[in-house]
Amino acid sequence: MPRSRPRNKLRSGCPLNVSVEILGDRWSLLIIRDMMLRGFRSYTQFLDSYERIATNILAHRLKKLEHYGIIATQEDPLDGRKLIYTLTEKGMDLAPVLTEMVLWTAAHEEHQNPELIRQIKKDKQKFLAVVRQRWLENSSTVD
Amino acid sequence: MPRSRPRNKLRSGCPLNVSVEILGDRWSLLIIRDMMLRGFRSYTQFLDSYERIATNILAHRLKKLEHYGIIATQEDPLDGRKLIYTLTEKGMDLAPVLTEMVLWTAAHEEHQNPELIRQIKKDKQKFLAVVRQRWLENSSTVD
DNA sequence: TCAGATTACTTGTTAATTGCAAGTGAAAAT
DNA sequence: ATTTTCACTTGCAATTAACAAGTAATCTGA
Repeated sequence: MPRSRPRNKLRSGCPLNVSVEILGDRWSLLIIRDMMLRGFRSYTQFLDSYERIATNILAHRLKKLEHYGIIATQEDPLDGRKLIYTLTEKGMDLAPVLTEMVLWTAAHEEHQNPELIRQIKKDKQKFLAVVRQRWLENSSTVD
Repeated sequence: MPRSRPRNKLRSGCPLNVSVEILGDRWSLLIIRDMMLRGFRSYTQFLDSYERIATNILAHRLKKLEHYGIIATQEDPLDGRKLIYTLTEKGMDLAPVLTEMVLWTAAHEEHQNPELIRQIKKDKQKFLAVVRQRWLENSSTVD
């Protein structure tokens, strides 16, 4: 569904390059991980995540991800200070990418979270289905 | 096979973070793409690739990728000036990651190379097998 | 054989991005 | 009414990327 958005100068239209230009930095995928796997939805949750992103960079990344339609922002009806960030369908569709990256690390690098890897290895499709189902349940009104 | 390499300070041991720290920049995956899908093996080929990486950055990335065991370097027996860069098994194992990134772009962004996407969509496993087979045939003595 | 080309870089220098610390304004809690 | 929380912004230093030019080793063609 490549809707025609007259985007700024990409280095190339190669589909791999396009995703690299959108996601290829040190933080974007971690924010998406926090939303997808840990259910994070607020600015402070992202700030408090283990890798300690700087606040200005978090603000920039959230804007970029929203610009690309990967996340959506809504006000918290219960607290006027809060914003709720959620993954869109497009963001959720990154689950296979994250999953393959995790599997690659598991096979070739030192890492933690063996439980996550066990779960993915046991049944990848089921893992993806469970993650998507959780997202569906928690994001009644998105996009 | 996470062999114990006493690596420098990672932000975290989360398997996604580990891969992001290794691959999360604007060039590494494009170099790997050029090797995996286009059969590039030399410095000048990478330099001449469409996205136009700067020469100092290419040099740095090649060193980094070699450091992580993703690529291997050997001298060209036919030309003393040339070095031949090849993907290791570990590098080849990134094929599913690249593939999922391509599919994500195909589904959600404007892009080019519909033939590649058609091929992947038709039979993902076969595509991966073909890519790996080509690599096996062309990298008789690697690692 | 030797001038010129090629290959894989390095070395500046400038521009852009990242990271850190502190601050801000609106809303909520006490 | 004051303090705290929340989602940021601003300023500045440090790191990284990009651009341009140069270099040493090797090869190629007259």
